[in-house]
Amino acid sequence: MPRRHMDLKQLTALVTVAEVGSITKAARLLHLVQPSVTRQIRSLEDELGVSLFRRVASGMTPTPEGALFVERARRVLLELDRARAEIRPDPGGVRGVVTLGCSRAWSRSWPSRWCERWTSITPASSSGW
Amino acid sequence: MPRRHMDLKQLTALVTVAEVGSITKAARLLHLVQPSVTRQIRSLEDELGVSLFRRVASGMTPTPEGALFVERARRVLLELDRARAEIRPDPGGVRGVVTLGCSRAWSRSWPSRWCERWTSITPASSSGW
DNA sequence: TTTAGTTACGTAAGTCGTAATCATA
DNA sequence: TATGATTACGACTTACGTAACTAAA
Repeated sequence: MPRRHMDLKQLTALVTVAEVGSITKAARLLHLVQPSVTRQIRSLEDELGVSLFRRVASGMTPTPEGALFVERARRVLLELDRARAEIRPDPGGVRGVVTLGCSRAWSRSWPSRWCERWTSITPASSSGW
Repeated sequence: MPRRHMDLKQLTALVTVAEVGSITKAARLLHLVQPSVTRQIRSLEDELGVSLFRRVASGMTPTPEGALFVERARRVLLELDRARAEIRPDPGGVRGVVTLGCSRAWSRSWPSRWCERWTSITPASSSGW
């Protein structure tokens, strides 16, 4: 029996579907096609053994477990994104200029790790898994 | 060039290699073979554009960027594990029994995908990716 | 009929393991 | 030579997209 293993693409799909409430819209955002997103969500549910969404005619509504897991997944993806940014080479380079917004502590040292919130405009690279 | 995308298996390999300081030993722990682990580390480095380890005769020593990223990766994997545990179904139940439950619409056609909730079996496998 | 999600299936891409190669003590 | 990492390559597995299907309004 092929043990499917959780994947970052699946987590991204999960978060996106939860945000837009629809596999169709999520697929467009992810530059994928409906069946692909369906499979990613389904394989996640299979692995976790939990139904993450309730399928209604209008789209996808998270179950309580789904909503909780979505929050965790969102955090994981965010941390991974930050981790990537932290060690990104060529920080002062020209390509892929990143704009960072920080609500606190930016006057002392810059950039600071202790921001309360970041906004990063990441070129296409960080968007898709 | 094919854009390789970060994978949880790669992160697991990264953390393991960093902990044991050797691809050979890490491969054994991961139930993989040397070249496979080598590729996972290399593709991570390629994607990040950073050298994560310094290759010395005795094994693998993390670079500063590598050490930092390993910490982040470790945290991510831990959080993901916790998230899985949080929503794990059937916490005290009998495992290994398949139960399909559908609260609705099962009288028309079976099986139906429009159930409000399913319960399906999941043999335990939270450990490995 | 329209909208949305799912399944079937062929093809493309990725991953693994074996074996050979390179580098260092 | 001995140890450990890397590359080459064939086989297997997985993931995508197209097309067809099912369910609900």
